[in-house]
Amino acid sequence: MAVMQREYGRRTLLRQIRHAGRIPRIELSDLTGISRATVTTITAELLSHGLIEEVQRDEAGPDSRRGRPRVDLKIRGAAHLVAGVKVSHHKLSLVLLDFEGEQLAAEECDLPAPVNAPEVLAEAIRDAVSHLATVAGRRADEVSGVGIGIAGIVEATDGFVHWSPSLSTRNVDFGALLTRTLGTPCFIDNDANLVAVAEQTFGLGREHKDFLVVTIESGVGLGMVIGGALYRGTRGCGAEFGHTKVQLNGALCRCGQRGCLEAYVADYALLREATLVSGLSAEGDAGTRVETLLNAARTGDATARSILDRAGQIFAMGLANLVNIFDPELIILAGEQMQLDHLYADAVIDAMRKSIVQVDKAPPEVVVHKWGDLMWARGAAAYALEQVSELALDRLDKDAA
Amino acid sequence: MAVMQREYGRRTLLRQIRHAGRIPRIELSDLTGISRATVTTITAELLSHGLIEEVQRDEAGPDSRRGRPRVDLKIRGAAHLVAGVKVSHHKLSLVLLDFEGEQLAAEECDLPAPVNAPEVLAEAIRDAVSHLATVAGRRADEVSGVGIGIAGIVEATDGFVHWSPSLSTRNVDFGALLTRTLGTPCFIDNDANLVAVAEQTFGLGREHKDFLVVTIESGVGLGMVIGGALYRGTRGCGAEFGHTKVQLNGALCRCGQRGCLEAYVADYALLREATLVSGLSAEGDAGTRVETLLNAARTGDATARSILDRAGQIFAMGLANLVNIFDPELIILAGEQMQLDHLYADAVIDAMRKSIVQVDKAPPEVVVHKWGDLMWARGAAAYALEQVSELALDRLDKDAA
DNA sequence: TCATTTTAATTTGAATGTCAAATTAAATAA
DNA sequence: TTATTTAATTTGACATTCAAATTAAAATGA
Repeated sequence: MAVMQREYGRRTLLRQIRHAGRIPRIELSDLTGISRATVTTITAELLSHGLIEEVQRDEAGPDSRRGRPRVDLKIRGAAHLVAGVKVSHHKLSLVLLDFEGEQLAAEECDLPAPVNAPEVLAEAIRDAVSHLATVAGRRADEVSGVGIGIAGIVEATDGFVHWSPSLSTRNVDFGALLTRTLGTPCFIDNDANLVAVAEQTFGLGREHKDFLVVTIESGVGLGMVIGGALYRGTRGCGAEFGHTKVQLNGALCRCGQRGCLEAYVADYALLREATLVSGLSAEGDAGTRVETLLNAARTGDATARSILDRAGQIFAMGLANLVNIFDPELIILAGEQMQLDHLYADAVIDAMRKSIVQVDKAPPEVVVHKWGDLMWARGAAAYALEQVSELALDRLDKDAA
Repeated sequence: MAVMQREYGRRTLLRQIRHAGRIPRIELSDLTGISRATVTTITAELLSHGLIEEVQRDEAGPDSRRGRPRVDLKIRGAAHLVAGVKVSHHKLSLVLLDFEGEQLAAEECDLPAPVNAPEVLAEAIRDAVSHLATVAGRRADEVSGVGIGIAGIVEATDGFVHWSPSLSTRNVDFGALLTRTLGTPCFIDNDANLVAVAEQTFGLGREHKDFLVVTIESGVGLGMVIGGALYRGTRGCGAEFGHTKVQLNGALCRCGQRGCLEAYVADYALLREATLVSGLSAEGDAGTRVETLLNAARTGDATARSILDRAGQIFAMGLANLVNIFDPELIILAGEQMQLDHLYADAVIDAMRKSIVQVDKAPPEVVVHKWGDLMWARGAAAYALEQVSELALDRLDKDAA
């Protein structure tokens, strides 16, 4: 138990240093309540193990004071290398980060098929990570951990994939398979969860303990950070925001049920209506067809406008329900597709504001954060970073004992 | 920091003892990972301060083994007295518990009006608590803390009431007012939250870390326990489940918005439809009119059945949304009114099961827990118990330092 | 230029705490 | 009665934290 205390101190300080970026010991002491003496002891230990490093303060200017200058500590980038992989329909998106979170390389590569056997996908990921390392002038075996984000129902704690649209088989112990195939620890989670981790680590959620991330791709996802920790639910299928019901006996959804939010706001839902009502061609790929619909709306086509407007209203209603249930500080709308601008419209956010329970306090902040597949990959990498840190600290704990 | 460790141990052990009811030291050591030596030290301290006591094991029978017998520890009921108060429309419901959670007395008393000035309500609560103590053969000043559950928007951490249907004034520092008026620490929270605390302390949630409690009175409430702790949201108005939207531009709700769940399942919503469509009298009190409606449905009145069926379907949809977002282990439906049986019907639960995302694992358990206002009061008392324990431990921490 | 002042970081030594191992306590079994 | 078994306590070693003292490294001022 005495040793537990030290373990706690190590974790607290390393997390604080990571969060701050650069921070002197004295501030660490103030922020964590750990005494200066102990901060000195623990940081010395972290330094000697190469997890952190000292950097000279570049306080060239007004904030230079007298007295012994503070010496900043930061995560030592060279300590570890991690990769993040986002599995999409047709491709893999990858990033390589150093231990500090600095991006060393980024790549995309095609998959043989949208749905693959677990072994095939694992090998594709292995090769892609290997290539990624080479591009950055590193060897694949230098990578300390790989985070993988995949759509579907994932038990993150043990890396078990109950189901994924990217895999041909259900109930795969995919985390273990990946770890075996790549020869380095692999950590897998639902992709929406990883966007939440990315926002918490690198993005807009850094200063918040409770926030929600709503992701919009072809489906609608949700990641929840509650009390500073990602909440994953108990069956690994929490946060199925896209399949919350917004209409009794409503529109048919991909999932087979009726009235799902997704069945009103996803691209296929828009196209279904457009094809039915207006003369929009049923041919061509989804992306260009949605583009056509959006252009029609912009140029004043009433039918197109009506279709998009309803999608926006339904989306606002879904968001309002999240606020009514969670009362979060912040909601981040994350997605890349410009074609989803109608969901980010001010009118939508306003509609949401009008549908939440009114109190004297300000409603939660809603921000739009546009990013592409590479940012999803960064989320996966952030998760790997977290896990690799934990492994490194475990090793340190053992060394000390 | 060294002392922090002991503080942690004290809290962990006291909580464990409370949770277990009766438990020998050796099991405490196994369960908490704290060594036997330390368990001995800390429990000796708790014993000497009168917070716990030893009881002889009544293992009259097969489980008697050789060796020195285990000695059970339990919370010492006589250590403290707490009261719990639930504020309803026309009355107060109160319970008096000892520190062990044993009920010593219970009462109900009328309020001067459904809506009262804060001072008036505070004095009514003071008098009621005082009377309650007298009934139990105790003095009011023996009560170490009082928990109060009230409908509305409450900032539990500082006892601030933004708004409550039971108070004539908005933005009242009601917790402080109560503490001043009663002369003993008072703790106030939203009533639905306190039902969740009651379930966690005394009820069906005792073995679960993540569960939801849906309360049905005239409105619909929600309490969330996430990671073993009550989640309250950031503006003190989390969990407004009754005002989640289930229909775009739907029925008008008491809150002024449209499409709220409450506007379909609350008693006033049922009556609105019944009065409109069938010949149900608009006269009389809500309770008896709902009773009439229910009887009509039971005797085969198609209109009445249709009204209740839709309420059930909408309610199922709301529940399914909770499951889709939270993926909890357990959902407890708590309410007393028999008139709400149609919401508890198997058909409703089945409809919910069909509307959640299907995975290989079993859907969350849904249980119905019927209880009356006194159980709400027990929730308030459980909250007081938690807070009084904390105060007692704080004192112990200081004594030791 | 060099002593003084100021602030940061480290070292020191006392106090606190945890825990494994040894011991004591209290029962049953032989 | 004695041996055995199991629970609880005591003991002594070791780990850890922290306040206070000390050292380090800068700016300021004479």
